[in-house]
Amino acid sequence: MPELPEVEVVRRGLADHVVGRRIATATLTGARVARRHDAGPLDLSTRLTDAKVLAADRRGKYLWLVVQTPSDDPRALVIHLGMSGQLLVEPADAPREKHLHASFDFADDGPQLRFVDQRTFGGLALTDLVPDPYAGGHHTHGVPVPVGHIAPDPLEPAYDQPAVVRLLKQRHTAIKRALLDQGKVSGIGNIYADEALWRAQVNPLRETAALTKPVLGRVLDHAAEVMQEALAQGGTSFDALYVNVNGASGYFDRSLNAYGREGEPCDRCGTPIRREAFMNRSSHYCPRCQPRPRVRRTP
DNA sequence: ACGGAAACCTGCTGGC
DNA sequence: TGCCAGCAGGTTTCCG
Repeated sequence: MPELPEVEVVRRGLADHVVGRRIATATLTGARVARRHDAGPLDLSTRLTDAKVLAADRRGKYLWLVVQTPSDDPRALVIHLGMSGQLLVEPADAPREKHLHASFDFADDGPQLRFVDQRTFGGLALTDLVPDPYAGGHHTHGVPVPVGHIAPDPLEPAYDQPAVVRLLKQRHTAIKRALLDQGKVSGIGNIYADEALWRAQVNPLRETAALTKPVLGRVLDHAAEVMQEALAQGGTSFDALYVNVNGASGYFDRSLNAYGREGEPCDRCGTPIRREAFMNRSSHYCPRCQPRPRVRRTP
């Protein structure tokens, strides 16, 4: 469920259905789901027993529950959905999903929280909370240690767009690579990078330092805007892999202009959208509205 | 600093 | 019909 809008849809589901409840038992299936939890899956489930869920928070594509046991300081249950992770709120007697890796029962006997992940690139970890390195934010509990290297996303108060523009101006790298770098600005993945660049009419291979500050600002504005619009539609879902905690799909896929539209006419000029290999994945762009740079220099 | 590729996985599609 | 290459909303790590 990858990018910011889809993760935010999930976060809201957790805020509605999980925050305020007390975990009775956490069941982890297999070691892989907790591979990022240094002390192992057993430690993770032990520490979550009797923990109360205080909040559901997010930065970029990282999601976490602030949890607290009676004797301890609050900690973060960090959840990354990877490429195919899902969080589902379901009755305990609902059929077991094929790729179910974790389930949480609550003291109130309400529905379970389940972590399902087909490709298991996602996972869970319980970590300490540390002060947010980025000032002016709304993360009142701080941020989890593994989120420390993640930059603010365009939809949070700590996001400083002029600072990101200055950063990009200093780098000699392709604009799309920079957009996907979660340490510069977070939450943008392959879909919304392509969509933002299509909207801004900038080729993915253009060098950041060679773009003017106003153009860089526009690209980031479009990234924020397209993710905001996608969120309003419940996110982008091509299939049943990308669903909210109730299993429902979003429908922003209808509004995509570039991503996944190879060969289809550009909505601006009619030229067929092109797909090109980039960073072990694909870029989709209009060869006419987003012409390739003449030169790509690497000093 | 930067680019490229491979690694971690499962499942689906399309071409032959 | 069957097989196999190629591809998928991510991140990390290694190599040159």
